[in-house]
Amino acid sequence: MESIPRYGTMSTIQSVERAFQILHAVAQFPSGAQLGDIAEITSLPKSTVSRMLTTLEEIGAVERDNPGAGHKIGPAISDLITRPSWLVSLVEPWLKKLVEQTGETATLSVMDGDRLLYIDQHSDPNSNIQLRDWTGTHFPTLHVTSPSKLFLAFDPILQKRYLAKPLERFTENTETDASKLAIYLDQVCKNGYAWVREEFERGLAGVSAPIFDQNQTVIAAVSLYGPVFRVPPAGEDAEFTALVVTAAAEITSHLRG
Amino acid sequence: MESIPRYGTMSTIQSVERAFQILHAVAQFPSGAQLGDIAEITSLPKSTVSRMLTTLEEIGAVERDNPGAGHKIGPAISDLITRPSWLVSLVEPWLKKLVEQTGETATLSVMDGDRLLYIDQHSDPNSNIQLRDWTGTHFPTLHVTSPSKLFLAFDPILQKRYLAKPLERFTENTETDASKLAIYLDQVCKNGYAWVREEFERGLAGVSAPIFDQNQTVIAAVSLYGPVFRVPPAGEDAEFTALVVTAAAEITSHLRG
DNA sequence: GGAATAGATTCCATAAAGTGGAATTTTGAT
DNA sequence: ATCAAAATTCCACTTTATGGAATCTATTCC
Repeated sequence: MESIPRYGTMSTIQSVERAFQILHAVAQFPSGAQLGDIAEITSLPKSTVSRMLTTLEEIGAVERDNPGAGHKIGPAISDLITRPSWLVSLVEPWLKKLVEQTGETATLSVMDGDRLLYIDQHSDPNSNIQLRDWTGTHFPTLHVTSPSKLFLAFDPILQKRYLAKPLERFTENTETDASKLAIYLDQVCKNGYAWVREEFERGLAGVSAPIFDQNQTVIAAVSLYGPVFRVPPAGEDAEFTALVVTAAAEITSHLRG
Repeated sequence: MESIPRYGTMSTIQSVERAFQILHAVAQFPSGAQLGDIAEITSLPKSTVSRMLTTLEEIGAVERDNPGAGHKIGPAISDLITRPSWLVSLVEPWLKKLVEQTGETATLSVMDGDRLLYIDQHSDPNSNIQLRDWTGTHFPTLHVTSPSKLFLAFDPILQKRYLAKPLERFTENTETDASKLAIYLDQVCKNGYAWVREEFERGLAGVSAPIFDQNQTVIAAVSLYGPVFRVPPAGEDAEFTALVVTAAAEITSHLRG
């Protein structure tokens, strides 16, 4: 059989490839890279490397502590990972304030299809025991985290669909009885917040409150989490809860204009 | 006064700037960016954006789940932040193994002048309660972390200089009596490991063991840390300690060839 | 099945962008 | 001050990257 003529393939952009070679070389030197070292590692002429570093510095992809100091990876790189979106930008000041007020971890999450998605997270940079960054992470299991309980509570169709399946146990605290959970979710609707205490993972506790759009639909959840030994126990959590409920209410109010 | 003629300034590299504009646009779409959206945000022609995305995908700076799916930020970006160096690369398999064996956080640290510097850190991605990433962080306070106790124990000159100054208290567990600490450091030398238990921060515990070079100098410390409720208490920590001591001994052996 | 539409990829002439060796400037050590 | 090493800038010109148009791919509708 005669071979079929093939549509060509695209060339790549050499200077962008070189930029990343240089970034990779810079990353080898935690204390700061010298131009000469970078040129040696990349086998590029010094003048080329110098001009590229100037460009990368203007963009924020590399930085220097002072003029003459070594080159380090800059803030523009980590900024690419935080993945801002319009809702994330809008809610950020409230998340930061919650972190300032409590020293704990504040998150923003939405439903993506039938899965919970964390789209932003802030924590106290001075705290050595922190929570993993869930930003970009999907959770299909909705009965064991506080934001997902909110979505279950306020969306009867989702709740009915979800509770028709057996509830998986994660810890000794996990609620696996659907009718008991349904009763709890009724209270979530009345109270306007949801708690989780070591139902998903031992040592993890937190509270979430809903952000509503103009149609009274829950579009996102603000949450405040910490290691359980730092979070107020049940019965003493009114103040901690109120901070989150207030933040979410303010955001809702803001969205309504 | 007549103005001084000025040595010129370098132009920047347009295609690299455009590459970062495109990366920034991709980052706005957590679920994946379409070529048309990117072209609109950046005001660049679609053909230019298409070719740039091809390049960025080859580099690993963007990725797709499948052909035809949206573009997301890729692994090459976060790799730039981990800042590998030769010692970090060499020790990485051992750190990863420690994490597999225990589910806790393994770190590599060195002395940088009179300050402890964390140069690598690995933790269990499935664990939701983790420690903050200290990579690149300097600690000038040496009596309250396990790796820095090692450096104090094995460097008599450093120890004498450090213990001449008052020892700051961080928690109720902090040792502030220099002669008591000196006795503990003697044991560190004999045992070949050092522990810390809530001396720096409530809830934080861990153990460190030394990596020696061919001159019997401690060049780095391997550490294993966790939240105190997950770390074996004193008297039951022999196995946990042995994992770290063994790893450090193997690395030392490897360095001696 | 064909037609229409939208999204994405590739082509290619050429303008412009990026290059690298040499010249110049800056920095650090003595 | 001098010197050497590191870094930056210049500039002629080659090479690379460009963008509009052509082509390909995937989806939807009849």
